[in-house]
Amino acid sequence: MRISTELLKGVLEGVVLHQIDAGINYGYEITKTLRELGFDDLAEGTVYTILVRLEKNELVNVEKHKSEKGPMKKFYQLNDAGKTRLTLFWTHWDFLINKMAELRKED
Amino acid sequence: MRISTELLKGVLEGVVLHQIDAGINYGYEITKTLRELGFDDLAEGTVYTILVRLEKNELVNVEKHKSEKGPMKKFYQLNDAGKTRLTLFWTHWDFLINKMAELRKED
DNA sequence: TTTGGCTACATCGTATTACTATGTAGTAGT
DNA sequence: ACTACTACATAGTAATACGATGTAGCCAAA
Repeated sequence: MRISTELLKGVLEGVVLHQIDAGINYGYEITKTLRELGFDDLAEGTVYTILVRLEKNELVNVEKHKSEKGPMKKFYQLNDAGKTRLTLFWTHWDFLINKMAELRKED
Repeated sequence: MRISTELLKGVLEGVVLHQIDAGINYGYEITKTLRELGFDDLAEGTVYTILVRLEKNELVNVEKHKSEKGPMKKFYQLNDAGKTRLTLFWTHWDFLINKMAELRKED
């Protein structure tokens, strides 16, 4: 499904944080798993932009490892700040979907 | 609650469409009701920006009416395109929250 | 041996959007 | 006059997802 890209703003960062925390640690695979999950049109470039941002904001630790196939991989792991951010993201998300449900329920 | 503003992108347009459809037809009241509902920090300017956009994109019909207090009100109503957009918005929203739930569920 | 396909990362430019700040105006009560 | 409330308007800014494009390594088939 082709979700309006504006609706994804803010969401994708949380999603990427979640994937990293779940053990999906490098860009290419994050893109792949998310696409399989239903974010069909997710651009590869988008994920890398987010990863660069996470690194710049010091939410992740990064290591380079050799890949079995292809070039070096960059492995990401959440640091404490990253974990806090992830929890905060879900808090905000829950708040939002609750409010949206309330809104919709009224009359 | 102070939600990250990025998380609201795309959402707010849908929310405003919904309010208009629900009979809350002018900017000032839309802002007010949404604030009461929990979008505390929603800026008045934001709502007007959205309304201007909706008008420009021909999703609403507009009429001016005298106000009991204060200056003229601009009354908004969804036209067919607006209603279609609103349905589409909820479709996207439902899709998104389902995917997010799936994502979260995995391990 | 060269072509294509897959893995994997990187970045510039663009459009969209929510917010901040600020301004204009009308009405009513003190 | 002053304040408070209603009501709309907009210029400027920061953040972000995406499209396009490029680099690079590996492997298999032609």
